[in-house]
Amino acid sequence: MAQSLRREHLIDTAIALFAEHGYHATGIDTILAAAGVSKKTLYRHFRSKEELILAALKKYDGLFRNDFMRQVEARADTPRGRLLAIFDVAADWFRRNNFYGCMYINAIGEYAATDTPIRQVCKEFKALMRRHVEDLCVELGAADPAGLAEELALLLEGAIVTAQVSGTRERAARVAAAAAAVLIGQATGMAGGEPGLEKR
Amino acid sequence: MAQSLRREHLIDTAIALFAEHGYHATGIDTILAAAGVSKKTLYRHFRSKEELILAALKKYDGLFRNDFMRQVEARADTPRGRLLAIFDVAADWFRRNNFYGCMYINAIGEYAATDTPIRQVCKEFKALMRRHVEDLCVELGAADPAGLAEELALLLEGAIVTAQVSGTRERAARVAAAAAAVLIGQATGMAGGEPGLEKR
DNA sequence: GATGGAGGAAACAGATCTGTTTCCTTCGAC
DNA sequence: GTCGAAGGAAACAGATCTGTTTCCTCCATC
Repeated sequence: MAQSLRREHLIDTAIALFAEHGYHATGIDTILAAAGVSKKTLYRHFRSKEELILAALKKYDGLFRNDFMRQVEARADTPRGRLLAIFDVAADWFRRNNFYGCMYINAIGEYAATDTPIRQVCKEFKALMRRHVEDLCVELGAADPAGLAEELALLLEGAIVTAQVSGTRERAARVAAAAAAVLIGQATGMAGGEPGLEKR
Repeated sequence: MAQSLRREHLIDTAIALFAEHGYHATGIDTILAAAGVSKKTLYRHFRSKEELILAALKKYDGLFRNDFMRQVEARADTPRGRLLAIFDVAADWFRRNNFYGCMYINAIGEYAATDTPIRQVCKEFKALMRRHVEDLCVELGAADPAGLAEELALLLEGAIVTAQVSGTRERAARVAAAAAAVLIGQATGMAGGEPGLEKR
């Protein structure tokens, strides 16, 4: 085994509990009880709770991005289809009964002011997700692939937050998809971008 | 005085600290020390920390929405100009050095699973913001004012989160504004919505 | 079969958290 | 001037948090 089985199980348990209850609100004892593991094991593998949080965020990063993009690719073949499929995959995600928003957005909320590596991991996750989108926008042949990718990423973030806060999960994904369709159409169909004539 | 001065000062201090450090991470003693107020006063006015959190969220709701929409109205006269001005006002907000994301998004992250009135206040805030946007979309004469409002609200949420996580604050607001311009143009200029021809 | 690492159980230390209580001061209303 | 509400300071209670340590058990390897 590459890593200790107990270590991995601990991280998996931590991911679920941090996602559901938050980081400060989830005590170490809670995680240990849920994982069926003793404190000794935790502190053999991690120097502190923060290291466990980091390990959880890093592992989830790999799991989530891999799974998400794999589903996107499975749902459509064309770049345009895949860009739109992002929001279908998101809708499936929102539907899950263990959906508690984005772990990274939630983490930033709790560690906004503190200067920890946690912030960095969150930034990296978002940058990597945006890069996946940008790759598709390049394939699409968009006039400004980076710009379009940022716009679509914004829609995705907005949908995640809205699904989490307002509870209108299906709707949030559908609205984002509709907006995405318009933005994609504008970025490909007409080169110049005919709107923007009025004074502001 | 309608409310005790100490009470208001306590709430104001709590707003600032909760926004910067989060809710679980901000202890009552910290708030009291910052406000220069004793524990006795806190527990005379509030039954618990949760009540203080609720009071902070409710007061901030009034302050923020009022200020935000007032600035939007001051920046433009037309519905379209005001809808776009939303993102200029957001950009100003992001620029402030005490910008730590949206208090309500952060609150939901910490109280996602728990069933507290806090969730309700966050939902209400977002609903009221969306309604302001919808009013402007109605004035605009959009084909589907509610739908456009939801799209623009999604962009705003996405911009807030992206500004907070990625630190690209100016850029997040500008990208959102650009996307908003396209969506508004599509919702007004052409009635049918000429894109959407391809298979998905 | 002996050895040593991994791990469980649980006590422990020290910090911190929310919330209560006690005692004292201040200050305004009557 | 007296009374009483408001509030500060600080001790206190009890819970909970992170992290350490002790003691015991299991188990794989030599």
